[in-house]
Amino acid sequence: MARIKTNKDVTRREVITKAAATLFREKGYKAASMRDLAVKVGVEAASLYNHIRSKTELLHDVCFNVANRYVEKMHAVESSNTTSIEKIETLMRFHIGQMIDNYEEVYVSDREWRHLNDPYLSNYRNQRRSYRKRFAAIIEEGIQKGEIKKIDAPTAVLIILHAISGIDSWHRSQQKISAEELEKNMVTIMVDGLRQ
Amino acid sequence: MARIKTNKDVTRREVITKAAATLFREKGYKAASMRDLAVKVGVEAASLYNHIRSKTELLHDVCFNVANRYVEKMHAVESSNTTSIEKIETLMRFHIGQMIDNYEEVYVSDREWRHLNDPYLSNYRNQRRSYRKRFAAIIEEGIQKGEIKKIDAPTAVLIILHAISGIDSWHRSQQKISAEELEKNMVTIMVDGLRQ
DNA sequence: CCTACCGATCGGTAGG
DNA sequence: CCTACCGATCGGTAGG
Repeated sequence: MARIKTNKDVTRREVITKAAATLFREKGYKAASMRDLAVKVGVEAASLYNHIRSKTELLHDVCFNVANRYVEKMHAVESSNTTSIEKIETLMRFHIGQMIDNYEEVYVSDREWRHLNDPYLSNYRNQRRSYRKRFAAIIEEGIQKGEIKKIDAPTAVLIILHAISGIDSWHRSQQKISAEELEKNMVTIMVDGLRQ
Repeated sequence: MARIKTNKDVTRREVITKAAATLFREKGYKAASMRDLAVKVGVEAASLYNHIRSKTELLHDVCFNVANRYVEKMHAVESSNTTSIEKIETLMRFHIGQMIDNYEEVYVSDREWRHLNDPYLSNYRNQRRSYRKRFAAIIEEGIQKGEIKKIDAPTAVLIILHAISGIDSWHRSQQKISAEELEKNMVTIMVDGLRQ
């Protein structure tokens, strides 16, 4: 009798994927074992394979879930009728929000993607490169219009993206300031650094 | 007959440590095997253990070599008779220079240190925390003196440090702009973002 | 979802 | 510096 996927299968798989994201963040992809994951989910290691195909598939799911959200947001921002500075600010706030609300997955997609296998590895790299180019194009446009000071746009993108991904340190630390304050501070420093 | 350490032993060990830094950067600490390292050095895996005690010792050496250089520089900067902005700019240029001249080791110390074992793990964490606090104190002083705009100093440190460690993307990419240009651009964006 | 188990690979040691 | 090899652990499969 053919197996039919029910809603419960989907949910179970999502639970496993979410647990995997946390585990990969805690230990790193390579150091995280399927036995670790099984303990976290509350089953034997072999049982995981009724819901997933492989360890690498879990990493794949986490990475592309995040990447797809970013691409979607980029599309929305590009279509919006706003200034370049406003576009950059919107993207920055989105990145910061994702980092705070969706910490485990975003962290893993940012730091562990290199353990993907081809063709997903090249695919991910391409998506990443494309995203950064589109981000740089927005900055470039701002420079043309005189909104943003004359700087190397790809460098600015690098700075912005990496500065935000650094929130993980804040996330793990004492969290002396609130998420809103953190966001405000980051946007202030970075946007003022760009502004003409 | 007791074995006496010759200069050649030291050199051999340095060769292995350097190769390890490159390998750890390429594959990540956990994914890098001692057999990979042996191939890189040109010996059998077992032979490595005539020069080193363990894999973790290699990671330890890389991480603390880098950390010690930073602590030294911080001390020099603190003792210098300069403005806060100048101190920050000096530290930024130092970080960028280290990232460019000493890429493999700096990258590994920044991304793979969590695979250290205690007591070295706690030790490294403490050094890191202390370094950031001293960096934040410089910014704080600049705020008091009115050189720097009123922002959360620890957040600014996070941004600066992570933005610079993002140079690895530039390092691996096409390198369209030169190292000097990159440095100039980074300093411009970040320092202007801080300046009152 | 579990028991039982496989082949591969790992860090490291013994002994020369 | 090498050959030979060890115990542990890994991702994953067979079969129920």
